[in-house]
Amino acid sequence: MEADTPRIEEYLESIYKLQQVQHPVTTSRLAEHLKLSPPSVSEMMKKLYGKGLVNQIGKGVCLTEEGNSIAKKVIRRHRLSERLLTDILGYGWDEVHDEACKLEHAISPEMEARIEESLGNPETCPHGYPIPDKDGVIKKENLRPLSELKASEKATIVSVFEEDPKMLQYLSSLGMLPRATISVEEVAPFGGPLIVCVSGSRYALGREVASKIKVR
Amino acid sequence: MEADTPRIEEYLESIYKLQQVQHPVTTSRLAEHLKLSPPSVSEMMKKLYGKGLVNQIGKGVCLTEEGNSIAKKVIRRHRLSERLLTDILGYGWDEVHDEACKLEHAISPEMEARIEESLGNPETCPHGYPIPDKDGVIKKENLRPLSELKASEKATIVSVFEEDPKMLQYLSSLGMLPRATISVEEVAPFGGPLIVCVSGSRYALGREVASKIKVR
DNA sequence: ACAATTAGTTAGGTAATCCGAAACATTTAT
DNA sequence: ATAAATGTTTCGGATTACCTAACTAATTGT
Ligand SMILES: [Mn+2]
Ligand SMILES: [Mn+2]
Ligand SMILES: [Mn+2]
Ligand SMILES: [Mn+2]
Repeated sequence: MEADTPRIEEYLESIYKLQQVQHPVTTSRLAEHLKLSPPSVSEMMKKLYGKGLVNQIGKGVCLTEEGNSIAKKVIRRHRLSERLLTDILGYGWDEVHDEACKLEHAISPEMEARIEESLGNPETCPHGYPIPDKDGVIKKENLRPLSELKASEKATIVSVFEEDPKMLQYLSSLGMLPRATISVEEVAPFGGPLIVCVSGSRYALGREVASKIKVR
Repeated sequence: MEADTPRIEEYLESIYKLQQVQHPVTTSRLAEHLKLSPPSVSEMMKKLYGKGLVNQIGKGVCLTEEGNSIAKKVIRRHRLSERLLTDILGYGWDEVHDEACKLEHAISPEMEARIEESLGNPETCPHGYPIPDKDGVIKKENLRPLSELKASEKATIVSVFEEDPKMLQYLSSLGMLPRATISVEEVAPFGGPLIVCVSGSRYALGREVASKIKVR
């Protein structure tokens, strides 16, 4: 209906992302994620509500059908941009998030289609997340966080939920990339770290980090 | 010094482009090119003057040293974007201008360098214009407009100064692309059309169009 | 229960861009 | 010399998207 601005796209994208973790998304988490003041977010939430893009659930907010649909379009462009950056321009997976976050607002539907085709219809972004198809359909798979594996379990890394370049660099330096095979050697009790084995080497991983790594 | 917004970049880019044709650039031509109202342009010119990016020459305006330098950076990103679109994503030269005009504001210095490298350090955009190097240096060549050739002269097309997709489509359908060899068969008097020969076929070309085609 | 902390909203502002209407200025054509 | 056309700027107004300070509501520790 309405013309969505890049900023609205950016808010919807963030809400979508935060929803994966914590359902009704709060003002403060959004403000934190977008690096804006709470009042700015509060104000924008009212606008999004007025446009029918979010519903107010208690104190928080969640995407409506339409908000979700727009968010998925933005995410499609984001993930295709990331792939363009890694596959064609030679970026590392730790360097693409911020660039893609700007690019995604400068990509026309035509360009979106061409990127997809030129890349050979990739299924996921460099972090293992599925790229929504042009109708917004996402292949969802039931994945477990690495942090829930028991000792001696083996699995394949599917995705890494992380935007921080330093963390991504660290993980790839350990070989913990999508498709890598990982096995859990030990699980320390009381929320302690996991001892995991990746391509022959053993590492200790905090639960926090491990929970962001999804495996199959 | 100051943070230049995408809009300022866009104005400087337009001024640069219009300067090639008509030296002190007037409010109305700028408004026309940018598709904005004259008051908007008038206001922005005051701001650019305040920032030391343009000088006021009589009724019009022209870029200062600094304004020129910024414009060239924008144009570098624009032309690199165009090449990315044609060489990697398979766009036609008639489809890239508007896309590049958005992309150019979403490209970091890092990405700029990577595009250049991935494309094999291209010298020109798809329309034959030189891509400024990272220090803003442009290889300038002394070119003649096709409209000034005399009958029976032969030349090579270097660049086509045109943004209109329809016109570009038309020209490429005649094979009038950069690097094509063209010969002038006849020049009608009193500003009439030229009869030219490109790859074996003869066409009549208006002076207006011919003046936008630069040859060597 | 009550003060301290945390979270969210209201109020009031600012900066960047754009617009239309109207006032000026400058040309150009009677 | 005048009137008409053309181009430019001034003015007032709108929109979007931020912010800080202050206030309110909800939670939490003692
Ligand atoms: Mn983004
Ligand atoms: Mn990703
Ligand atoms: Mn542009
Ligand atoms: Mn070009």
